[in-house]
Amino acid sequence: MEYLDRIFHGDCEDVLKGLPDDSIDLIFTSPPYADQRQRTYGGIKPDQYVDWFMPKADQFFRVLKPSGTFVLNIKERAVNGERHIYVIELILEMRRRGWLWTEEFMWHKKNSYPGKWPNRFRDNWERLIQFNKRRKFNMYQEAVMVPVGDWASGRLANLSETDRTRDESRVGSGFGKNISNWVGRDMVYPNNVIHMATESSNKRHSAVFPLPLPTWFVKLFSQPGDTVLDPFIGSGTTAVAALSLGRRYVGIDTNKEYVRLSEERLADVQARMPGIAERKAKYSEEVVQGESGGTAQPSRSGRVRE
Amino acid sequence: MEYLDRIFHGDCEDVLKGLPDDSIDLIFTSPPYADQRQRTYGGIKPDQYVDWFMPKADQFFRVLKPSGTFVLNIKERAVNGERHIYVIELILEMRRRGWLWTEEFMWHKKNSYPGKWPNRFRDNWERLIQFNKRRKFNMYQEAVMVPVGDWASGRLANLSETDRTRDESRVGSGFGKNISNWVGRDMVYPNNVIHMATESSNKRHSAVFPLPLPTWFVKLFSQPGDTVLDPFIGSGTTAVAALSLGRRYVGIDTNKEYVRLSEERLADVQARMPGIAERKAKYSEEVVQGESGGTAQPSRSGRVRE
DNA sequence: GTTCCGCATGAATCGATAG
DNA sequence: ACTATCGATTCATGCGGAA
Repeated sequence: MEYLDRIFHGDCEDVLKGLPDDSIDLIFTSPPYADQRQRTYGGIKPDQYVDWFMPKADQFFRVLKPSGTFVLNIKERAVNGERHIYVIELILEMRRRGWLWTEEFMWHKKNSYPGKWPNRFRDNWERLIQFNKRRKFNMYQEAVMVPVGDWASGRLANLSETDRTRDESRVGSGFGKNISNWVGRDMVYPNNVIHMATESSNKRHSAVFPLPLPTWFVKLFSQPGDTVLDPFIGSGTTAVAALSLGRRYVGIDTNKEYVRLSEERLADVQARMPGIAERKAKYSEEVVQGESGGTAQPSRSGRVRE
Repeated sequence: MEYLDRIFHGDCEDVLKGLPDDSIDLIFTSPPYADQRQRTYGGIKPDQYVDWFMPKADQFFRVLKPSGTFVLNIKERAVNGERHIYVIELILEMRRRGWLWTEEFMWHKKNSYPGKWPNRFRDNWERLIQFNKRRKFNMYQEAVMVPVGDWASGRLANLSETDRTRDESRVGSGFGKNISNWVGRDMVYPNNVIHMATESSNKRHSAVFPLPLPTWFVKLFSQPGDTVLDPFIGSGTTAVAALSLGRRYVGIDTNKEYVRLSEERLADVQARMPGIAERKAKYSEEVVQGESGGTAQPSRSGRVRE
């Protein structure tokens, strides 16, 4: 399966045509928002957003397993003093094309962009929209249970970057906390409100979501060995979460620099993963070879094959 | 102005026809959700929700001042494993009829309805959708400022649950804290995510939202002396907030029992309001007389006229 | 090693100005 | 009139250097 554990350079609409039907367990992504990130992505006009998105969504539908889930992180801009309707139009159009609008999680961003205006406050939340192909899909609720009181308390989001980096490599560590702290404590299911700060100090990518965000959804909607796709991979956060949790990953980005950045981060994670070093030595000959397919330009991730 | 400070019994679509154009500063309401509360309201089918709502919304538009605001508390149900689209359709239809979809606040309900399902978590948030007639509207941001973050994060997080519960019931306390404690501290503007427990220790009525919720919006979108309308008044919470903050109120409900309950609560509030008792004694003869108008059945609220 | 404080940094939005 | 660019506004966070 030459598409696994790779970061592809290209438009996801084209790249995904090289993937078989029903091959992905979870799609987690945050596409460029309308009018944003013009430098790297060119910017999509709000009025054209749905037309831009839907051909890609059709490919997502095709490659997603019937039991799989698509989680879309997005938020509508204010245009002429109003919230623009492209996000809700997108939901309606997705349904027309066969998707089920199963749920809408709310991401509460504690540190939103500052500013003051006479007609509105700062925007502190984004949508995490869950789409499915079927009413029955895989959901592993036990994998994201939390100790009583920790959920929504903000404590989970207060870990420093160094803490998180250190714990990143620990498979199954959840939000970066040592699981041993939880032993003996009462565990409860979380709810559909997610409290997390954005990463504001990332120097190389201007719009990263925090690692705990994809981590949570990867654990909730996939099992070890499953495949996670992010068609707008950016700095690679979704793939890092997948790799750290023992899932296969597929990442795509139109920006070559982001592809390199993602691969760098993934190599970093691998180097820190316990057990990988040994396997690497054992199978040192077995290096993944990059192969071109269509406009897609897969590059080697260096991940050791199983 | 015989419609001020009254709770009317009847369908708001009919009752509002007795009100003049451009007479209301703020409409805050939580209409019966689709298929909910069938006993008291008869229940509206999700597919018919928009058709049911729009004639009423047209009346809201007429009676609202051009500088006024309409805040709608609503959340879509899950139907057949999907979120139903009636809220989205409602937003689109409102825009077709001239409303501006200015903003969508998020109400994070800290204690949501319990339950467990295989395909979704508990629903901990609701929408507070802000509509306006014009791009320029009255907004009094200073009235709802909150203490600056890091001071609050240290101190607020350490308050006990009882502290928070007690303070939330205090009228005028905004987000449940006594602002006076923070004099001299730096204050910042809030954002569009509102954290509030659902309610409430009150045994006598089952309000759908807690008093601090309308309180916050009444302070944000009206001034003392302005008029606040809730066309689905329920247990009277919006009117209680308005009265307590020195605003005029208009409440409407199809359920006679709720009209009585609202009036009872309002009389209660009045009795506790400083200064009112004296005025009552002075103008004891001047009792508001109920008058019938159309299907509307205004009843006396007992409020002393100015 | 800790803790504390200063500082740069954002998936923003509006209104004014310029073509 | 309609679009493009620019400055002003504002605050939670994590980093680095200092005590």
